[in-house]
Amino acid sequence: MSNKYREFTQLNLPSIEQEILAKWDAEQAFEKSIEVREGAVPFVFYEGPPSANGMPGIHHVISRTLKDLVCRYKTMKGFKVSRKGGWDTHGLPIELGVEKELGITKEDIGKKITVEEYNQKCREAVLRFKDKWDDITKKMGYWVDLNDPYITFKNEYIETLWWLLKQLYNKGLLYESVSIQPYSPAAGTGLSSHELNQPGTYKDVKDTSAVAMFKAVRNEKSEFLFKAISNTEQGIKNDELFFLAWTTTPWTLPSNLGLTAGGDIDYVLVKTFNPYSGKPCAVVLAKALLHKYFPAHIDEFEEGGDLYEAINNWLNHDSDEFLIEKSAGLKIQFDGIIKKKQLPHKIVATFKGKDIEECRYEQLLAYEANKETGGDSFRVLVDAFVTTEDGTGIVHTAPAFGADDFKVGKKYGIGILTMVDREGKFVDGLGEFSNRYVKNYKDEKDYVDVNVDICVKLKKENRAFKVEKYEHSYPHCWRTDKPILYYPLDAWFIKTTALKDKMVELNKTINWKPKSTGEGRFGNWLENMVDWNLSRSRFWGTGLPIWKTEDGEEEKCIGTIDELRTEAAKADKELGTHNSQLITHNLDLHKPYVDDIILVSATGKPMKRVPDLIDVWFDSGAMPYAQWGLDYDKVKNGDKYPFKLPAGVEKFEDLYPASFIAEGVDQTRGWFYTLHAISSLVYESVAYKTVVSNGLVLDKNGNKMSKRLGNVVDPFHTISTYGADATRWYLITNASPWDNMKFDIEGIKEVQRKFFGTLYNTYQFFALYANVDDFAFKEAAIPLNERPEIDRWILSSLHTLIKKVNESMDDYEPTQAGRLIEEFVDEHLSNWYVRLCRRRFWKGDYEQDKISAYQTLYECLETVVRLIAPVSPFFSDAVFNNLNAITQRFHAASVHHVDFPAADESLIDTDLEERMQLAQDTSSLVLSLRKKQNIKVRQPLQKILIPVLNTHMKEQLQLIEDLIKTEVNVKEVEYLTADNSFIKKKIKPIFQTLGKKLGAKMKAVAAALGNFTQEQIAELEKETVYNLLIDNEPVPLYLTDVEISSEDVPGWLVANKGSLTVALDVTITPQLVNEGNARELVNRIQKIRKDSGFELTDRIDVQLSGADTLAASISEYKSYICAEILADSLELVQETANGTEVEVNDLLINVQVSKKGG
RNA sequence: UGACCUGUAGCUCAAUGGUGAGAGCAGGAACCUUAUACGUUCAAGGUUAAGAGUUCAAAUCUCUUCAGGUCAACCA
Repeated sequence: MSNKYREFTQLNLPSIEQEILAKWDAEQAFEKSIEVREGAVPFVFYEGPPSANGMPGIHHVISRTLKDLVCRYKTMKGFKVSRKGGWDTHGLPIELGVEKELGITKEDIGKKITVEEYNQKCREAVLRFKDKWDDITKKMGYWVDLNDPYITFKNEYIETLWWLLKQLYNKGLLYESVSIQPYSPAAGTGLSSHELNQPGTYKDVKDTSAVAMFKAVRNEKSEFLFKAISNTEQGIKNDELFFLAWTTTPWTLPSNLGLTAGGDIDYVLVKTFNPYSGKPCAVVLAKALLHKYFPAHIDEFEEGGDLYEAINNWLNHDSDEFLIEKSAGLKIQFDGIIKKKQLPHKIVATFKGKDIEECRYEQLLAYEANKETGGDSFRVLVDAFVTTEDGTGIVHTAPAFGADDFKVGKKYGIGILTMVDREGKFVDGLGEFSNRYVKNYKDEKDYVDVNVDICVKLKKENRAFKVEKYEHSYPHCWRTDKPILYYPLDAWFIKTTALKDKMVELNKTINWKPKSTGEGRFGNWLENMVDWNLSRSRFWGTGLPIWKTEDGEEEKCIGTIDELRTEAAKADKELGTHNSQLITHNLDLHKPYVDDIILVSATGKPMKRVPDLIDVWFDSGAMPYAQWGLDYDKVKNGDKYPFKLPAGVEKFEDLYPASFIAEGVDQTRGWFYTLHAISSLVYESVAYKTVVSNGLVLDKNGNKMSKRLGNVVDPFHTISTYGADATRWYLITNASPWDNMKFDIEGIKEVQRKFFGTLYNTYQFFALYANVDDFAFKEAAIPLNERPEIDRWILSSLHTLIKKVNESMDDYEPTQAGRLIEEFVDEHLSNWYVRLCRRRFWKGDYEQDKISAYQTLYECLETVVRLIAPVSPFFSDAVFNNLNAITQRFHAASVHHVDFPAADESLIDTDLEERMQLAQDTSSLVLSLRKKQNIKVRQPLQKILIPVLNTHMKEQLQLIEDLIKTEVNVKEVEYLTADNSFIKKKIKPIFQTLGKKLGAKMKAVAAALGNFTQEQIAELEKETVYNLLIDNEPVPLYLTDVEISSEDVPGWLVANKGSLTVALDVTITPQLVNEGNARELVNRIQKIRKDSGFELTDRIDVQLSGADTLAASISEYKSYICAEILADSLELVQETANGTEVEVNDLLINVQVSKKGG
């Protein structure tokens, strides 16, 4: 084995990664990383199964990076982290993909292609891109077990789903009901929301809309309305009072069972006339919509006229004599304004929606068929979904034909009427409308719109207030192009609402990152939970394990394949069915096979499986259990967790619930919900303790990535070009994982250059000199107190970093952790420690100071690579191995097998870190002052002046004085203490503490301080308290409440940062000029050395010409110059043979450098 | 339409309610380097999406509006 640290030729992340990947493969590094933690506390991780039906994208890389880094981190923290992969293989996208490929539609299934063939195609399609997924998984460095993944279409998986469903069934949590779903009568099928979201399904159509008049029944509830239309003592002469409700689907009116108002919406009762018959009436509608039906002003209707009198007679006095009818002239006038829909009106009452709750009305279109409603119908209901944007603010409610209607109808128990059959036509027993299609579903040439006829009938019967064509957007079946109906369809539900409180309570124990998703989006979702509709009418998926007799009287829920076998055999015996031919060893639980199995009921009747498949979300939500499959012995025992256990696991509690899961935020109501629901319902437990939901990956302009826009980022290309580590680092540190991120390749380049480049260079620097000196960490570690201050400082910073990184990682804040590491590597390690210590590595002998430098830098590098290992698994492992190969400090083949660094508090010295910060700030200020005066750093200056505010500050500065002096090239540092009247001081309140104390007086105090004189500041400093007078009240101001800083040192060049002030003496004496020249000359000659390609150790001879004015400098600093440039001689000559022309402080000279023996 | 998230410099992101809103990148100017694809310094860049409110004090809390996003829905 070589005893030299490996030096890279250049930083090439992709090639390093390939090398490491090969090494991992050869050494089984992933498996080993779990083995080394055998017997440790498990950290349970669930892999949300991707669908291998599509290509992996960059957004998959971010969530998998997140999962991977947490798992790697926890492994390094000493947990055993098993990671079983999985594939989601059912679902509509797969069916649609197959249909597209075969050029068929759903209708062709069972006709052009058998269900058997179709499902076979789906089975082949689902893992189509598995190779690509495996490839990206490997290349991005995602450690997950792909050898034994769970696959949702496998029998063992489906069987576990059945078992779970049966648990729910037995608890009475699985039931059959109706739900209102989009339905296409023309195609005879329900439509999924996905199908409804196809482009072009929503079309603008003109429909006949009607504002129908529902006649109120006079009773206790409605009495206040009836009283309001008649305030005469004679009582009411006209009791026609109506609720107005609007519909764009008049065909739903025969199925009307309720009217829904908004509880807090203002309604008015208006006296007016029927716009079609002119008959006086009173109507109720939302106040906000009054002027949609009634003009604010009517021209023809002027005060004093006969018509005015006549109308007022009714509107205001409730006279039973309707004068208009008695005068032909008035009648013509009146009909005129009515025809123009200029309805005279008067508001006689204003009230809230909740005031008319439970008022009753007469059925609008009563026929034989809708006599029995199955509930307490024809009431006014109240619900929040009502708005005053359209219509009348009262919603006609037909529970069969709207999801909201159904919901509110169920709440009030108004029953349900479905007066339209599945073909889209009215049922028998609806008089003239019987058997007519509600839309033109059969393409009848002379189709007469039944909606128009309904409206005509309403007009004739004085039950229409407004009938007009209304243009709106309405969904159409994407296959038949016909309008869909919302229609009640049978479906199976999981009664999640029964366990709602439990689910809400359990959710509060889950650690959500970010918190708001759990409380907000997820919390609200739980609060407004509805029962989970499991049914899907599709082909490729998990079948519902319920068999029913034809009459629907008896049903059976099957929980295992064994049970199915037993029941099937029983049926064969009792009914003579041929199930045994179907249930063979290669039984397939998919359609059509499972549908062919006939079971027998308790009373001996044949039972067929209900044709529904279940929602694929149940598949993935059940993965904590189904990924292991059922253990029959445990099922027989009635174990709580009858699942198989992988080798080395003794109890299911070591696999459940998950310690951590992570997916995109779009899974909140998807996977996160179904995991939570199933776990809560079956086990009353959470399914996961911590969940991180990451945001989307957008393109660099903030647009969603889509194939159509061509802005998708190919992760394969990104990784092969820039490396997985740079990509991962960028994805994690650019923004918090839960924020949407704008993905820009430039960002990866920057990470590569800035972070990895810097770390790489630091390593290279170390390797370069360590190889020269054969440093292999063989010496005992030098005790901290024997190391120089700068070493103690970087180690202190390092351990502060370790502490913070641990905290951030434990809090699932990898972004914070990554940024902290970046800052350390860049600001502290590379640009301060290494820069200031450079000479220690190449100057002098191999003894304590040098060894200390090597040890310190080594420790930093070794620690940093362990810190970055979770995020950047490849580069860290490469550097770790390069280091460890020489020193053998760890007996581990990979950084992923060692422990994560733990902070040693005893190494942390906050004072030291503070004063180094002070040194950096001071240097920065001096450099900035030099810049202002255009004095280069190589020109030595005499001194700087630092006003110190207290003794602590002075002590701190004194300890780093030498450092500052070398860094900024000045000869001395002078301190000005507080009692110095020479400095001009500034006073500023500390708002944070003082504000809390003073409250409202804060402003006045701040103003007073702004006007403080130097004398006042001095007094405060001396007495430590100053009594201010604010609004004639004494306000004591303490020294601790303010920040006093020096603002200016009169006569000096001054710069400030915070409370630090530095003054620089910019006088350059001839003495200083000489020294400056000498240093400048050294610099030029070093450059010549480098350009000439000399070795670091080559000795040289130097001759200078044209440098007479530098003679003084050279003679004074000759030994210094020679030492720096490794020259054995340095002479001034008249002319050089073939020298190089250089410029030393505006002076052109000629330099001849010759290598000794060269 | 609803729920939730986001909106800060040209770009990517910071800023326990505490008062001159900070970095990095890009672009401009200069400098430094026997590790450098580094760095240092300077200048420039902001109505913190808009408006109102609460508060002694708001980028931060509340409300409204606008824009982008996610999920759910689209109904009279």
